[in-house]
Amino acid sequence: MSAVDRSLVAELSIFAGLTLTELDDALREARSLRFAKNAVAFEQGQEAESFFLLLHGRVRAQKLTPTGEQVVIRFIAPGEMFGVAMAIGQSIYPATAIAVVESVALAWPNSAWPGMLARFPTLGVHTMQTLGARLQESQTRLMEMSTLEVERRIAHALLRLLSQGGKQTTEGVLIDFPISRQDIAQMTGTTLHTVSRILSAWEERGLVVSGRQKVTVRNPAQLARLADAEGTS
Amino acid sequence: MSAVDRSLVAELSIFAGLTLTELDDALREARSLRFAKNAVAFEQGQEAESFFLLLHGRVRAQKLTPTGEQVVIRFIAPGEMFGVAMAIGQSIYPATAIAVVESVALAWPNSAWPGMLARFPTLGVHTMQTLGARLQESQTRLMEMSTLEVERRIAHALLRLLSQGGKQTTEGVLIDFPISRQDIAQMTGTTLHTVSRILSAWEERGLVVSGRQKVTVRNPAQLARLADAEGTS
DNA sequence: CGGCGGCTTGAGACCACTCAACAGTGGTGG
DNA sequence: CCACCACTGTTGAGTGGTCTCAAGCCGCCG
Repeated sequence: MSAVDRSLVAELSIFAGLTLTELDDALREARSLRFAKNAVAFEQGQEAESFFLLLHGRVRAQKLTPTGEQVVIRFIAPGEMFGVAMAIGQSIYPATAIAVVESVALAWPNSAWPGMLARFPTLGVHTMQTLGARLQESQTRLMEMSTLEVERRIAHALLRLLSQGGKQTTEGVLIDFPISRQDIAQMTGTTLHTVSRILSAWEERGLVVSGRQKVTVRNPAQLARLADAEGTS
Repeated sequence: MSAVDRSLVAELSIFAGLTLTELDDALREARSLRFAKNAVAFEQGQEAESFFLLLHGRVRAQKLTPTGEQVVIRFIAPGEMFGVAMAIGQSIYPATAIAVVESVALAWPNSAWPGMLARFPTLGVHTMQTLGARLQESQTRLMEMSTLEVERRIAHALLRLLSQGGKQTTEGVLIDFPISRQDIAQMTGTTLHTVSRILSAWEERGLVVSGRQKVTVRNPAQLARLADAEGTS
């Protein structure tokens, strides 16, 4: 539980520039948590008690609409903070976080936030830039939703996923965590049926290879061309 | 240009808790700018040189898609900061800002940011919360785009505009700055034609009164019910 | 008072959704 | 170890909400 090994986190950008004693200091207040596949880290609407730093694995952040539909906000990669409701002045979590594979995260109680912010000036800057990056991504997705048809939205979503966690294989670039048609649909505002049809069509054209919770992009550059849709072919 | 009167800004939440000398100190580095209606404060892609605080008027933040379409990100109300690219580690402005009515804003050079952040600890917290609020709003809109049909998206957009700048009149609540069908379409990912049809239908049902660049909601509660669509009537 | 920017309305087409049925696939328990 | 079952994915048919294209109107500003 406690006794976090500093070697796990020393090279993460969040803690860049800290001395070893400062690092130990920050880690003393944290717990290390293990989440089984499909385990819930926290739930939307719940009182926010902690903020997290993902060390291993992958976490899906999703929101439930008033009408009961799920929307996927993002996939969190190792090294990223999540559940930072405290930092943005929220007392409840605005989304649900679920481990998509077995995962390990550090968790600090919210009460540790002000102190850490005061002691580690880079934390504030880093958090602001993270928020800014997410705001940008969110606005980019908003633009895509507003102006692009489904096929191009899916292309953009896959490209983002690749840049976040793409693993080179002999066949192409594989998204290195399980992702279903349903997940992709909930990221792009469509249905799993339409995603399935489009992936099938792409597979026929040799653009991707995909299977159960698995997508490999054969040629990312070609997919990018399709996403920006200059070539109609 | 310079010589900013502190009485203009003393009660703004950003500067809450500062002494008068601190306030003068912060304002010394700022210029006061006047923007005519439809004047551009800064343009997407341009080198970010300053960050702004809107004092009077209203500013529209919009983004241009790679295919040349405009998307409206938000309307900025007095008291809000905008163009804070520096804070989130961007060297270029990610959007374009245009005054929708004659407006006045304070502008600080980006070089002033680190110093202000160090001198006024509340500024960092305030900025983080602002970013958090915008991220939330952006994600809410994403959810709406993903799951709601156009009519309800427009209802939600109008309700947000009302909460931001609604002015009570004898007919209902008026959006207190000029807004066209086109603007609403670019906020909700639809066309001005569809917006026009829907507003016409609402007008027939007595829900709104609208005209050239002007929308008054007769009964916000009823519009909210339509937005959440429990009653089908 | 003329013209331009904003708004309205109709007709037709199409993309993506819904509904529906079925087919793999992997994990699990007997 | 194998059979079953639940989960995930595929594919077809029909429908409808929204877009596109098109024409004309209104009201403000110069």
